Amino acid sequence: MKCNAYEIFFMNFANKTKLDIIYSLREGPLSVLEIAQKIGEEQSKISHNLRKMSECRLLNVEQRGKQRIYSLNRETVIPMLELVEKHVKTCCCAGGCSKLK
Amino acid sequence: MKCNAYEIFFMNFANKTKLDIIYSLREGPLSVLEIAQKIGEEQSKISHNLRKMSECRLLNVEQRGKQRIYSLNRETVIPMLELVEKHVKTCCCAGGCSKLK
DNA sequence: AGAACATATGAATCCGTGTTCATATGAAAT
DNA sequence: ATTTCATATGAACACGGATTCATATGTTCT
Repeated sequence: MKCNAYEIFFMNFANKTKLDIIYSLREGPLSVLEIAQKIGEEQSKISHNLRKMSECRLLNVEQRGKQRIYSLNRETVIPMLELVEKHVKTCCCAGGCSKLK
Repeated sequence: MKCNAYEIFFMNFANKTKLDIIYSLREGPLSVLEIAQKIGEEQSKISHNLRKMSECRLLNVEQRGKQRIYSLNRETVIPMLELVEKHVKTCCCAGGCSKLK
């Protein structure tokens, strides 16, 4: 397919694993394993997702010994989360848009 | 599946048709056919997308005669677009995140 | 009521993303 | 150099959203 930058951008928020990753990093940087443990998912799954998210600059990476430390691009991600949280709270019956199907 | 409100929210931005719809409505409300013509897609395709987007309150609907007039929930959508545009401009090499794959 | 227009809906299919599992790469320590 | 730890990568598969096509619903007008 030929995704433009905007589609790719939003795709990096539009799934549970990626959102879990974002929230796990909200309080500060973590290594891959730390993220995986924190949200209870496999390392490989996390790695694949981290890749796309940092390709799109939603995340920053930094090597520290054997580990890679990932952190949020807070300038973009935090305002984004605030927007969604506000929207969901005010527009979506306090907790859930009607489920698709 | 069991999508939470946040996933659903972002899914409603994360595809070309939906983004096209959003941009077609940026300057003002339109009917279904007007949207379809403006972006060159089938009516049915547009309708399906409009449904999900308004379920999630990204769009407002209003009946006017035979037509249904759709408009942006500007309070949420406009700031969202500004965020992405800024991000893509500053972080993604002026035009494109590295393509997935 | 019937015709014409506008939109929505259902079901089937297509297609792509996300996951999985196995394995490769890389980095530090012994 | 080899072992161990940490992460990335590749390929195959599965699942689910998006599209398509046909048809239903709804609205207005005559």
